[in-house]
Amino acid sequence: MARAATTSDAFNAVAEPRRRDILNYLAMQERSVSDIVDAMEMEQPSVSKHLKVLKDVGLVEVRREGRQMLYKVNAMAIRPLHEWTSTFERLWKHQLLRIKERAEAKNEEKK
Amino acid sequence: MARAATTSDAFNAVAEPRRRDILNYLAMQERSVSDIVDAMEMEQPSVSKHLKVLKDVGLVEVRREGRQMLYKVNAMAIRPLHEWTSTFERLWKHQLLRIKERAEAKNEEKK
DNA sequence: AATATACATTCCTATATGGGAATATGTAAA
DNA sequence: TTTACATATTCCCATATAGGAATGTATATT
Repeated sequence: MARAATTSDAFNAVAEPRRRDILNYLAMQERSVSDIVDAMEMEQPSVSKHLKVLKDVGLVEVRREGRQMLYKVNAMAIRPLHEWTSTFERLWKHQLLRIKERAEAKNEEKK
Repeated sequence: MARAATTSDAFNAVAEPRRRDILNYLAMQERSVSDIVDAMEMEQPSVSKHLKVLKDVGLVEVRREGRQMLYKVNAMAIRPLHEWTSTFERLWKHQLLRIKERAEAKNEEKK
């Protein structure tokens, strides 16, 4: 079997750094494709293809305005990623605490 | 160009659902490969290969104990994902607020 | 030393890219 | 109705899987 499709879920879709760049850019406000092309410095077909992937997994929404297509983020679709990573938050906080404790113990030694 | 390697970063590594399953399992405690094989109901070579990807991006750490290799999560490596998703938190909270407001307005109508 | 156990690695293959180039589609302007 | 503009789609190809099968390697047991 090959790798799962980029359109299979949000996890696969955001694995591509350019798509995260696009989402970051759209986080500020709704934008046209050509705005994105200019900002990202990518070829227009590439941008359109990335936008298609993002749309397929529900990470962006589109509406037409004249000749332009205006894209915006659908933040709700990012929530599952946030929630999955949150389940590990307790672990890394604990890890950070231990690092801090060690640093303090080392400091105590010096005295 | 093809898709970026699964070992290029944590985003690509966790795109694969089986690897997230493994991380979820390891979140509870350090485990041997055969423990993982049993729990995940996957073939041992598959598990070993997924573990290699996770290790390459720093998502897990290993130590040997006799014949066994004990793997554990390195939660710190998940933080970048958490932080990236957090930048959209404001947006979905705003979205949820609007949904709530609409529901209340609709309720008001009924009266 | 021989054998068993626990993992890792290699080889194979179907599949899904992402980018570049070219082209198609849809809408507005002249 | 041409023409221009904005975006989407198609074709091509090098590349990287993920899983299955087979094999290699390290450590412990007998």
